[in-house]
Amino acid sequence: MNHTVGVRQAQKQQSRRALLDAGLHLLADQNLASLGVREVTREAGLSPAAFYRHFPDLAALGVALVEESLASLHVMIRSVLTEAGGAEELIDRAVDVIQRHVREHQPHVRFLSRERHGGVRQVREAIDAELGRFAAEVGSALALQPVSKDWSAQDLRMLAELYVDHMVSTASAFLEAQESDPAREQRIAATARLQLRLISLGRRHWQGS
Amino acid sequence: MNHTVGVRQAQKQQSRRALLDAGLHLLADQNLASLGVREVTREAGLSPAAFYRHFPDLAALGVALVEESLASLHVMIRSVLTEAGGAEELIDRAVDVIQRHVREHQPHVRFLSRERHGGVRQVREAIDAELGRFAAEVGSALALQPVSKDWSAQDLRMLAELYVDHMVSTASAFLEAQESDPAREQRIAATARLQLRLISLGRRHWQGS
DNA sequence: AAGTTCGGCAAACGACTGTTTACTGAATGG
DNA sequence: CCATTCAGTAAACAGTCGTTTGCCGAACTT
Repeated sequence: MNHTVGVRQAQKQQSRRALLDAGLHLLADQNLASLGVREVTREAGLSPAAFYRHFPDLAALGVALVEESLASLHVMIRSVLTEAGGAEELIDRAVDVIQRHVREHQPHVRFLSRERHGGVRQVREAIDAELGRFAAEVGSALALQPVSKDWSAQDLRMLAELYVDHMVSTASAFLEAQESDPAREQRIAATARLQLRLISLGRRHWQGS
Repeated sequence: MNHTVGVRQAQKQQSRRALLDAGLHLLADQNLASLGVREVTREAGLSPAAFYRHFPDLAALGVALVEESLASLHVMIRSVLTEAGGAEELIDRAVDVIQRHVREHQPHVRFLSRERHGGVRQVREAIDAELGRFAAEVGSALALQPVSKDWSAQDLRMLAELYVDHMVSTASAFLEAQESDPAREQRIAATARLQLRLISLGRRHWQGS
């Protein structure tokens, strides 16, 4: 549906990609709110005016980056949820997947972490809405597990939010460790596994609210 | 010790305060990285050059704001930790204190939440270092509770970090709810209490790692 | 083959930026 | 009372900024 195979379209997509990549690269040590149109186009190798052929705003570029970043996150979450196995193996798999995802999509993850509470309302809201959808998805997956037999919808939702928040915290921690001590990464992974084990223990003894 | 009662000093402190307040006010819907010296001095009612009588950088002003913000946070945490009582009442008290703190120190809390992963390295590191100290403090307090009799130091530390991360997430959620639906605040508080209850349940059945 | 679409460019607009300079005048201290 | 300190000022510096304009030329349509 989105093929648009013309040469024209292909070249336009290429420029758009260059702008997104330039933005993502510059946002490694900068905020979206402090980014400049000229800055982005300079990095992308285009003229300033060219930017407006693709986005009306820098906020629009930010929203586009949110969609990109969350698409890959979505794939990651599904890959954890659909795996079956005992609680222990599931925890190990989940932490591994998070760790690898942060490594392989560092710029996107950093962008999300930085702009989640950043100064651009549109972007903030886009991220939060999508994280809410993630929580709903996690909640549905949890409902299918036998451990959640007698759980109310509200309790399932709060558990899902706890998991999502924990995932976000862990990903942020991995991000900071990434560019400093590589040994710290293992400590973070170990801590995250322990925390998930503790939560899992609480789940098994939960008796409703 | 820090009295410096001269008229001169008092007037200087007043200007410094004006700069800090102006910055805090502007950072309500902006990032520190996108803040300008002229912007701050304009809001504070001073000339641009006056800024440099107080701070070398905007980053320095940011660090000063971090110290302010964390001082009040420190008081809050202690007030939760020193209270005694059953697990249930302790949870209720903790969530109440967080909620009130966010309401009463909204600008400071928003600043912390926004700059924790923001674009200014100095500020990021200042916040993270202090949050680490909070976790250590929480860990020490947890060690004194009878529930933690057989817990290893590592397990206590991971529990403390879980609590601190949860507090940060909850505070951020309160912050967003603040300026939208006031009823949402109660939902967030209820969810936070349930999550703490779940963690508390996991604690009671923990058998070491 | 001729006409149209449209992505990209150079140039120009006024506005705003961080920082330094030399200076003013009130608080300070002998 | 006189000399000194020093927070604050106005002015100027050389830049960068976002955005609009008119134009070009290659890709598309017919």
